[in-house]
Amino acid sequence: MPTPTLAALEPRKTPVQARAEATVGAIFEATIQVLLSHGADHLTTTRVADRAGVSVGTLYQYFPNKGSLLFAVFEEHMERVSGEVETASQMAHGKPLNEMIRQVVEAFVDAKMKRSDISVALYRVSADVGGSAVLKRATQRSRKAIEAMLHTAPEVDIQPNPFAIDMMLAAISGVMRSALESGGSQSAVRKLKAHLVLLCQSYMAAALTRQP
Amino acid sequence: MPTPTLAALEPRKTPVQARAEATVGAIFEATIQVLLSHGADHLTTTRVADRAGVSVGTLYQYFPNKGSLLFAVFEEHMERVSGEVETASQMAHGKPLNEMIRQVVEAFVDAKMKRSDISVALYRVSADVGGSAVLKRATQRSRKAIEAMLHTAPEVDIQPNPFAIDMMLAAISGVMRSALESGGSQSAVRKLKAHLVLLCQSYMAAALTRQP
DNA sequence: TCCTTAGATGAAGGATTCTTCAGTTTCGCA
DNA sequence: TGCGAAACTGAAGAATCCTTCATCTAAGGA
Repeated sequence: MPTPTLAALEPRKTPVQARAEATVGAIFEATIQVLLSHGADHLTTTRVADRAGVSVGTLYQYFPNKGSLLFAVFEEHMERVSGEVETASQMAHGKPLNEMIRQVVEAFVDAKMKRSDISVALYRVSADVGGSAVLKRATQRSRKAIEAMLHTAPEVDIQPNPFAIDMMLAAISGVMRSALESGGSQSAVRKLKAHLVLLCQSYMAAALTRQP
Repeated sequence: MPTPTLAALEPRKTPVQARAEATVGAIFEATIQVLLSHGADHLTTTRVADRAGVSVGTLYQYFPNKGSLLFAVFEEHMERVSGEVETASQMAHGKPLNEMIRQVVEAFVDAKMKRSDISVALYRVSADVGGSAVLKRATQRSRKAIEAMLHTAPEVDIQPNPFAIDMMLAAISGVMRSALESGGSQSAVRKLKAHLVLLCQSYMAAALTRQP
């Protein structure tokens, strides 16, 4: 079960003409649509091409294989989520610790929920592709943003701890995944969000305080 | 992407003779071995049969399809983990809250780590099979055991909350998954275990206390 | 010992899917 | 307008894999 090499996942050709750009965009969107309508394991390159209104050959002109296509979609999704967490972290600079945590956690939950359907579809994908590398990058980006944020906390006795931040992120992701995969309702998500905030606040208070 | 019906996942024939029992056992073990050596998406019924030292036909005599085979393996794994959590919960009856949590969390982590290789292999499987049903059952079993345990806590002002317990379980699973999939070392797991205990203790203290 | 049933075999059918490439069409610039 | 490069096409090759079934062997009671 070798992890796909990086080279095998990189795009094959970069679009230079406008119509090529449109084609790649259509393929991208079609991938998500097929993912949603047929599921990860009935996703076919032919089906994606059909949906995108191009031929399979065209698809293979930009993506060397099926994996690279899924990789690209997954990467974009993760990038978006960690981007929104980053933004929220920056906007919470200087606020009280509990407020910081609340904003970051809510940003994370909202980012995932914005396209919860895609999130669910991509859980299946991330395993088949070299998803762990993307995941690691996204986590790192979030962690750094949160760490920087924590340094601006008004509380005097707290000491940012990268390990604890990673733990928190893993916990949030895990809870969200569990909730999304079991198809929680809208109100369920609201309640979940509140408790997730509570969980992170209490853990952070315990983990970041100097000399416990 | 219809969820496989229950009928399609049930064993086809129950062994009555001793040699048949041995055959099923060998197939079971071979499935795990192939899972570990080839990964979930290069697992082939033929390969499993070869490894088990039987022919494919024999395999199909007991499992109606590939899915039912994986389902059985996944189910057994989850059953074992939730079983160990249950046992730990029962043994912690009457102890102080923080001690309860510690024992349960450590039992969970240890259960997963005992065969961490299998755990990792099965993450891939659970999606392809009707894994969510199994997962739900396992979670429910753990939740009930923990709930019963919490009722025996000496602290007067705590009030068991099923929702909070589910949250905690999801958080633990999520953190473990993240750690296992990124292949944490032995010492990393120790540190992780300690922080997971801290996380659960602080969350539970916050979530279970009456009128916060 | 004989016979019925359980258990085992594995080649072959049938289906699906990834990927290529020789040929055609479109674009954009000189 | 003409031409070279970019983009697109889609039938077909090649590989993989699931599942069946006609046939054979082993077991164990009468």
